[in-house]
Formats: sequence, C-alpha cells, structure tokens
Amino acid sequence: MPEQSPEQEQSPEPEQKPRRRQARGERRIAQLLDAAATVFSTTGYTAASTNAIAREAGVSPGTLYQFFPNKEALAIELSGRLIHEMRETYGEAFAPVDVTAPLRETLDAVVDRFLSFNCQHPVFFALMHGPDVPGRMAEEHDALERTLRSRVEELISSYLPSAPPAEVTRTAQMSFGLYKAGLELVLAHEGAEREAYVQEVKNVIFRYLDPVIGDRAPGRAGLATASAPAPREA
Amino acid sequence: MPEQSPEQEQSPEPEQKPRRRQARGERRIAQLLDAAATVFSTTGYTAASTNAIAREAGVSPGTLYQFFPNKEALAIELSGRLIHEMRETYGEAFAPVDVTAPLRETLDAVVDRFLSFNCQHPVFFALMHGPDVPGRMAEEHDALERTLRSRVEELISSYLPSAPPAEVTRTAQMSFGLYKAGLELVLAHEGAEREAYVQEVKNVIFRYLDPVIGDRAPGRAGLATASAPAPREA
Amino acid sequence: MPEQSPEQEQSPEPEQKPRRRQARGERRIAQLLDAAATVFSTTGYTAASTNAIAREAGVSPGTLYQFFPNKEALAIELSGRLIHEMRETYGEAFAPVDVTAPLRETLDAVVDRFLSFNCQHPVFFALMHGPDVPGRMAEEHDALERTLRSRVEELISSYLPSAPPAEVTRTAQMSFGLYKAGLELVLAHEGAEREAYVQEVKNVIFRYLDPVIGDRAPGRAGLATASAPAPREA
Amino acid sequence: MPEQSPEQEQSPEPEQKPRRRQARGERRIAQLLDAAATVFSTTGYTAASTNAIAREAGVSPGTLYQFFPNKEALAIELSGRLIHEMRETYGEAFAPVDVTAPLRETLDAVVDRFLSFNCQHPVFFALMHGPDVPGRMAEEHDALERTLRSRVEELISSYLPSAPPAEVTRTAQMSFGLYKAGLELVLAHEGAEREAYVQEVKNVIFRYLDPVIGDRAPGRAGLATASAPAPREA
DNA sequence: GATGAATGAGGATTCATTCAT
DNA sequence: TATGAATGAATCCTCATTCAT
Repeated sequence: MPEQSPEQEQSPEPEQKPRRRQARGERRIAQLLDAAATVFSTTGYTAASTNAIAREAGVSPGTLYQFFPNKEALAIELSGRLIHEMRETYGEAFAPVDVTAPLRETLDAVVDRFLSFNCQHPVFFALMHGPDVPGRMAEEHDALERTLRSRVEELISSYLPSAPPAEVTRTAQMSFGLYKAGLELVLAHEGAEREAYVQEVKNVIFRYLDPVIGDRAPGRAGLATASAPAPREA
Repeated sequence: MPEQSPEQEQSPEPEQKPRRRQARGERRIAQLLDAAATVFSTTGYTAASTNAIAREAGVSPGTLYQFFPNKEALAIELSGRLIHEMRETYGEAFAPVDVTAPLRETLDAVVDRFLSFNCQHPVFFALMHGPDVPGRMAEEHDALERTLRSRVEELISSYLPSAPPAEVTRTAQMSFGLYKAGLELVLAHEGAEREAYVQEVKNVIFRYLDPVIGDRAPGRAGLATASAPAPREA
Repeated sequence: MPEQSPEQEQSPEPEQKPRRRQARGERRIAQLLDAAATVFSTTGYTAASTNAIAREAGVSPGTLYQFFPNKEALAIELSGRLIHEMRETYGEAFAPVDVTAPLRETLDAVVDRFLSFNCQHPVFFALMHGPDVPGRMAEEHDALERTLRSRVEELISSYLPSAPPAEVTRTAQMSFGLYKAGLELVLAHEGAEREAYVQEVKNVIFRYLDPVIGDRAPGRAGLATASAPAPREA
Repeated sequence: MPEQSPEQEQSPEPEQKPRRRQARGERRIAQLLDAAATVFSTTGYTAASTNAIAREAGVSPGTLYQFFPNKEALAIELSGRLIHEMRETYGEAFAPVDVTAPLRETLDAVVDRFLSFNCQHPVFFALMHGPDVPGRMAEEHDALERTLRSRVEELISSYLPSAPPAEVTRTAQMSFGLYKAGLELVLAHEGAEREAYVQEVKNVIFRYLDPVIGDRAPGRAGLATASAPAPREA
C-alpha cells in the first residue's frame, strides 16, 4: 500500500530526501496503476496477472510488490483514485442536488457525466465486475461500487426523504444496476451507436425513477410527470 | 464404429447418434454438468477449474475429459441444456406474443417466468458473464446469451414491425441488459426482499419499453398507456 | 500377444467355435496392426498413443488391450509380420546369394527390393527408429532391426568367410546404417527425385562394400572390381 | 528497461542486449542447457520432459520457464551454442577447402573433427533426430541440421561448381545422411571398436564422394582416382 | 528501492492402462 | 469379446508471491 512513509521519516529531514523518494515512489505507483488499469480492462480482473501488470508498467514483479501487497491492493487503490478523480472532475455530480429541478435534466446531467468519465476510464467497468460472483466480493475490493452506490442512495434519499430506508436502498441498487448494465452496452459500441446507447441509458433510468420520485418528491404535486409524460426522447 | 448393432436400440427411441453411450456415461455427464453448474456459480466461469469440477463431481480429471474436451465445452453443453429446459418448461415464453394484449401483463408474465427459472438455475448468470471483458466472448460460448437476446429481439420486433432494425436491436440489447442487471440483484437477495426486487425488475423493463412499444404497437391508438399510466406497482 | 488360444481349447470342439473366434480375433488383430502402422508412421513411435491406434482401428481401447498388452507389443508383432511378409515376398532376398555373381547386380537387386518394400510399408522406418536413443532399445522392440541386421551379416559373411567376425559385424552394421540413412532420404522425396535417391543409396552401399568384398570374395582374383570400376551410375 | 546502468557494464564487453541478465541467470541458463543436453541424449528429444530437465538442473519448473518458453526453445538454443562452439573450435572445418588437395585427406580431417566433437557432445545426435517422423520438423528446430547440411552443400558445391544444383543438394543430403548414420554407430561403441567405426565412416563417405568429385573436380584430370584407387584403408 | 531469479502449487490436458458391464 | 468408462500419474505451462543481490 503506497501509504505515507513507513516509520521514522518525519524527524530528520522532513523535506529533502523523503520528498525525492516519495516523488519517485509516486511515479512508480502511478505507472503501476496505469498498467493495472490497462491490463484489467483488457483481460478482466480475474484473468489479469501481476506479472503482466509489471511488464506493462515496465518494471519487475518485485517492484510491483514493493508498492502493492497483492493484486487486490492494486484494484483497491485504483478504485480509490478513480473515486477521487471523479470527485475532482465532477464535483457537482457529488454535490447535493436541487430536488425541485426537473428530474430529467438532473439525471441526464449526472448520467452523462458518469458515462463520459467511465468511457475515458474503462477500468471502471472491470473493477466493478471483479470477482465474478454476485454477492461475493473480497472485503474491500468493491470500495468503488460501494462508494458509488451510497452516493446514489443519498441522491435518491434526498428525493424521497420519507420513504422507508429499505425502499430507498432498493431503488438505489436498481438504479445503479441499470447504470452498470447500460455502461456495458455503451462501452461495447462506438461512435453514433454509442451515443444512441447513452441516450437509452438516460431514458431507462429516468423512466424507472420518474414514477417513484416524480410523485413523492417533496414539494411536488405528484402529477407533474403523469400529465407531461417525459419529453419525447432521442 | 460400424460394428454390429449392440442390443436393442432400433425399436424404442431411434434418436441416439452413432455414438454409443452407455447409461453410466449419461449419468456421468449429468453429474459433471451439475458439478460444473455448481462450480461456475460459486466461483464464476473464469475462475472455475476443470479439476475443481471433476472433484465436485467426484471423478478424476481424466473422466471429465472423456466427455468434454475443455471447460468451454461444459459451458456450451450446459447452456444448451438450459435453453432446452427453458423451452420445455416455459414454452409459452418462447411462443409468439399477443401484441394486442396489455404490455404490462405480457411482460410481467415473461419476466416472472424467466426470473423464477434463473433463480432455480443460478449457473445461468455465471454463464452469461463468461469472459469478463465486454465484447470478448469465445465464438460459441455465448450461445445462451445470443439465443435469449435474439428471442428478445423477436419479441420487440413483433411489437415494432416498422421500426428500423438498428433500433429494434438496440432496444432488445437494452432490455436484455436490464434483465441481467435485475437478475443479479434478485439473486443477491432472498425471501421478501427478493420478491421486491422481482417487482422492480418488472417495473424497470415495463417502464423502459412502454413509451416505445405502447405508442407504436400495431393496432394501438398510441395513447392507451399514456392516459392510464401503468397500474400502481409494488 | 495374439498367440494361439489360451488354455483348454483343443479338446472339446477343436474346429467349430474356436475357428470362428480365432477368425474374428485375427481380423481384429490385423485391424489393430494396420492402425498401429498408420499411426506409427504418421506420428512416430514415441508420440503414438494407444488410444489413437484404437480409434484409428475403430475399436475401443479395451479391445486393443485384449490383444496386445501394451504399445511395445504392437510394435513387436508388427515387426514380426513385416519380417514375415518380407520373407514371403522377397524370399530370394533372404536366400543365399551367389557370391560369384557381380556384386553390383546382387546389391542393386537386394537394395531395390527392400527400398521398394519399405516405401510400401513406411512403418518400417518408424519401427526402426523406435525409442530414440542409440543403444537403448526395449528388449524385444528391435526384433525387426536385429533380424535384418543379422541377415545382412550373413550376407557379408558369405562374401568374407575368412574375415574376423568383428569385422564382419562392423561391416554389416555399417551397411545397414547406410541403408537406413538412405531409406530416410528416399521416403522424404517423391517421384523422380525419389528414384534419384534410390540410385544414390545403391551407389553408396556398393561403393562401400566393393573394396572390401570385391577383393576378398572367395574364388575371386581380387582385381575384378578394380579393373572394371563399377558401371557409371545414374 | 531503460533504468540506470547497474554497475560496471560499459567498459568490458559492450555486447549485452538491453536485457539485463544477472550473472546468476547466465549460470542458470548454462545449467539448464547442460541438463537439457543430458536429458535429451538420455531419453531422446521427444520423450524428454521439461520437468525432467528442471529436475536434472536442480531447479523448479518455473525457473526453467523463466528462461525458455518451451522445450523447443531449449533445443534451439542448445543447437545455437553447439554450432557456435563448433565454429570456435573447428573454425577450419568451416573454412573454404582447398579443392586441389587430395579428397581423402580433406575428408578425413573434416569427418574426424566432427565425429570427435559429436562424441564429446552427444546431444548433437539427439537434436538431429528431433521429431521422429521424416520430413516433419518444427520450423526452427532443425537449425542445427540445416546449418550443417548447408555447410556440406557448400563444400560439395566447391568441388562441383558446374553440377546441377539438384544434384549438389542430393549429394550433400546423402553425405550428411551417411555421416549421421555413422555417428550413431560410433556413439554406440567405445574404445577401439569406436575407432574402427570412425575409420569406416571416413571410408564410406570418401568412397561415396570420390567417384563423383574425383572426376569432376575443377583442375583434375578425371582419372586420378580410377588409376590410384584410394589408399588401402583401415 | 529495484531487479531478475526462484519457487511451488495449481491449472489444463493426455495417456497407458484397467474395470465394470 | 467388446465396449465405453474410469483412473491417476505425468505433461506442459502459469502465476502470485518471495528472495538474493
């Protein structure tokens, strides 16, 4: 784990050499994570080999293990960085939403951003489909998934403050599942076709959430969407 | 082997191929497929090892290879049997639909059946998530997925006979993707919660398809669903 | 080993049933040996698998082992049959030679016959190159080689009755080695080129033996070949 | 790997490829090749197993595969080294011959050297008898054989500059075949007997080539050998 | 830190051979 | 007899991981 310096490095020269070391270390780590991203998205997480990652990074296997105790750790750190970058780049997507704004617009914006981000970072998909079995995920491996899911849950929750938590969770899980399914299809296509799929993903999620959220959103009359049944899409 | 006919094989079922398979063999095959199903759904397809399957089946590795040339072959045969069984059990789900019947009912019936089938056969899920990378799938490995997808496409197509093929395909892909995503969540839960998810899956797919199909279905006025916006679900 | 009937079959019905059984057995054996010949010459002895032989013969592995205790036994029996057939077909080649006849003619005849026989029976070559190591040959595996070598030795010996046995043996070994080397090249070519190689093989062996035999052959003047130095060949 | 230069590698031999190989690695490679040589000559190439080679070298299978991707690669590298060593040791044998020198002497010298070399390196034989089937040889596996054969061809060609290429090739193939056959016998014997076989090999090849080369060699009268029919050998 | 070497268990697959039917 | 099933050791090869330098 590329955490902070191991033991006694604060006292002697808290700036000079450690800096340089850390700088080199950071570069290595970035190299390795980039390589991991490439390999994970090329072969899938399960089939990716640490040797292949080291090779892709242009370093020796030993070096890889100097920074990451195992394959899992790479995935975890990679997830962490992705989340971080998402937050940096699309901070607003993580910010509280204006629940009075039209759902369609809000959703479209969020989904657009995320899809675009994930298309630029195809690892994302690989990381979320890590160990293949539904339900079994190594302890922390699904940090990525959990983080996003909880964010989705917050969003939903802010729309449905009075709904039972189980229902909120379920709705969030569903929404996130739809997103992942859509992402897979988006990634599997290119150009105009990809765009068409992007549109469909937005449609799907909106149509799923609209009847749930449109009705119960605080300060809404519960009839908005029914009378104006979503702008003709795509 | 053009030998003499063994015993009594002409009269009862003239179905058998030239391959003379003993009853024991058939049993073994079933055993092996069961074992494969178990292992696939436990560890995922990629991580499943033929040795583990043999062990699970209580036979030696050699025996497995007497019947299946490799892991892929197990997956393919398993897919084949599942498709067959699906057809046997839910024949109607494969039959032409009555496009004038309310979409909601039709969909609910189909989705219910399939979910129920897949819950009884969790391999299904593992088989459809074979090789981890989106887009890469060994030629015949995805027989299962292809079969189902094409069935979905037919269904959609019968509702939208005049829609451009690309759109039909896209809609089918989306619908199938939603189904898979839903299935994953359904499998991840149990009891009442599972039921709730089943309901959500039906909602999602209906809401996605209704605006597309409800309007354009042949012989429909294109307003039915809009004016009566789906029975309050769940 | 496809020997005669096992134990008590002479007394009860010494003609009827045993005959039929033996007849069928003989057919099986021939089938198996043919298959072995094919496989041996296709893949080489070492790489040949008994399963492949059984398959080629259109029988089950079990059946093969009913007649031959192991791969070796197939090779041995095959060798035996080949020797037998050679004797049948080219009896004269095995008969005592006329040592007063011109060496060239005698040799050409013998070599021609054998090459022709071996081209029709490519197993020959495979059998003689069985286990790959010079010197190591499973006990009886090289029956073929030994038989032929001893025949060659007899021939040489009849030309050089007074030469020391070691020299005779050595000359025989050499001659046989030359033959095998030539055979390999002959088999590796076809048509006119093969013919050219056949000619070369005859040349080689003649030129090797002529100085040795031509001089010392009993009843010769020891000058014959020197004065008429072999017809200009090919 | 474009890292910093390790220690002192600029000054002595600037020969090394970018692949930074540690001394230990080189030693291992030598070890492995030695082991391969031993195993190949003990069991033959086909029957040799990589595990056996690793065991013989005292390392784990994985280590073998760190340096050689498969059995073939071992054979190829071994061949390469043998050829190299041959060139080093018997450089003259590869140098252009003096076609006016007596054939007998030239041949004897060459054959003597090669036989002696091959007796010290018995792998040679195993490598040349790779896959058992005449004609089938993996692309590069027969580097050894091809190299030698082409050298033989050059030699023959320098004696017969005006002969048709096909004939030169054929003569070379034959000569090489004779050599291999002789080598097998030489290896199969020891001490005085081996020496006797060495002599016979020289005789064989000389007698085969003399009538062909003696006549046509450039600057020869075409009668030399006939009138002085080879010194009484052995 | 970095490297390449080393490991050894494990995976897919084959094969000679034996067994139950 | 004949068959197909069964075996299990052996093959080649890979990989996560550790070690010496």
